[in-house]
Amino acid sequence: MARTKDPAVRARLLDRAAHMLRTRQPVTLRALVAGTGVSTMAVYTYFGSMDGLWSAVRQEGFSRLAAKLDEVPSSADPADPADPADPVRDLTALGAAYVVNALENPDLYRVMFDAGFALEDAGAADETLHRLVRAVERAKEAGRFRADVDPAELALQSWAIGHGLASLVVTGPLPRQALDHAVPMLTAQFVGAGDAPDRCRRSVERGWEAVPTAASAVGG
Amino acid sequence: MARTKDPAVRARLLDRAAHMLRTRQPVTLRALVAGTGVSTMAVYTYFGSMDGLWSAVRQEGFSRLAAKLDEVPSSADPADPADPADPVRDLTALGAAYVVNALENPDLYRVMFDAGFALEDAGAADETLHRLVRAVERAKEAGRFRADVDPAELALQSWAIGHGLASLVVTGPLPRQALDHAVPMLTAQFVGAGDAPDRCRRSVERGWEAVPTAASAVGG
DNA sequence: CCACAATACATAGCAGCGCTATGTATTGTG
DNA sequence: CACAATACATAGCGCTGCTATGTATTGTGG
Repeated sequence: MARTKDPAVRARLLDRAAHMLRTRQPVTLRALVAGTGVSTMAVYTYFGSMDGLWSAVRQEGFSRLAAKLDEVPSSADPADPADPADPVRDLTALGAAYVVNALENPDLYRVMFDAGFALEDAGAADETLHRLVRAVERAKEAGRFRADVDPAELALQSWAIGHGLASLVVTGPLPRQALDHAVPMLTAQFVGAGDAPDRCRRSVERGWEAVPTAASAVGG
Repeated sequence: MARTKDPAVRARLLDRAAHMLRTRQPVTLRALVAGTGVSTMAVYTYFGSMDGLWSAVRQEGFSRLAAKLDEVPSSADPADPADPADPVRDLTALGAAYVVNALENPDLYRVMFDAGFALEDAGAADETLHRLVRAVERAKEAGRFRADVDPAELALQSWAIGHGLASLVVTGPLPRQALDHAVPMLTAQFVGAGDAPDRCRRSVERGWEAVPTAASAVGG
């Protein structure tokens, strides 16, 4: 028995915030609403505060990452019989997609891991991690890793490698080319988990190349 | 033929900024100078702007990290003959010290890797990395790694592992215990560089324990 | 030794920030 | 259809980083 919120306004504010982040404009309350026709109060109606807005932006970052990871083709159900399932390649491809996403949305990526702002949905990061866990489980089922390998642990370690490199590149200390270190690093990690060295290297290299611009955009 | 700057004022402002960061008080211009007896202008005399102050704080963070790494005992000149040189252990100890430093100064660590603020001395991060490079070189000379291993590359990869874990812990997504993943991760990395698996595991475990509170503080 | 000039530093005020108290317009519901 | 609950606009508060202006200090050439 009252006026209802318009989801389009919320989405427009969120999109504009992401756009301002991408175009490196300072995301201030007044600048944010200036282009939308609504007043500053709208931000408080939909997000409660600027911190609430940032929480929503973080959430948006994880959503886009999840969408990016979903684009990665899995070889679990190979369309081409000549292209057999290779879960280690899939696992690497997920890592490559993760890194590419960070490179394509550096400002959003920084906000995602900016401490001090709680996430709207605390399980968003866990959900991202779980995609890696499932890939590790498939690799175990395929006999690529030792039986005593804990999928959650190996997934977390792969995440740490991807995030470490992505973070150092996105925040400045390392050049883009440094992302290529993911290939030998993931290979060492997977060999340590029991995969055969030569076969592992081939899988990782193919997984890295499977993500568009993972191998090439690094040169730009 | 003019009044000279007092280095003590600069140091006091810098210390106070680090202290406010540690005690989680918002570091604003007015709050910063409030406790020092000087006016807001002093910040502009010594740092030019608040961004200049942040640059100096970043520098301070790298200085403290460098001091922390210098405290790590090297087995290059073993005091105890019963404790022979073990450069792989030394390399791990540097990684442990890096991670412990991040854990002990989380706010300073975040500022260090906060993009948008240039460093006063851009070579500060390189200098930190170079300590790792030298440790890798010693390990190569001791025959622990393959001859084709590039010390700079392996050092960078070790850094990425340490930073990845430290960053995910410091910014929230992972609990402190996750830092222990550094042990299997570094082991896999060093084995991939040619070290013998069993020997490597022992060296890494001893290196990890060599840094006070690296193995224990994780439990807190 | 001293007058000068260059510099450090204090004071006060500006524009912009996030936020909120207040008033108005809108809209679902009994 | 009248009411009440809610979205939203407007204006202003206290804060921010910053700077224009004035004053006090100090190293230096004569």
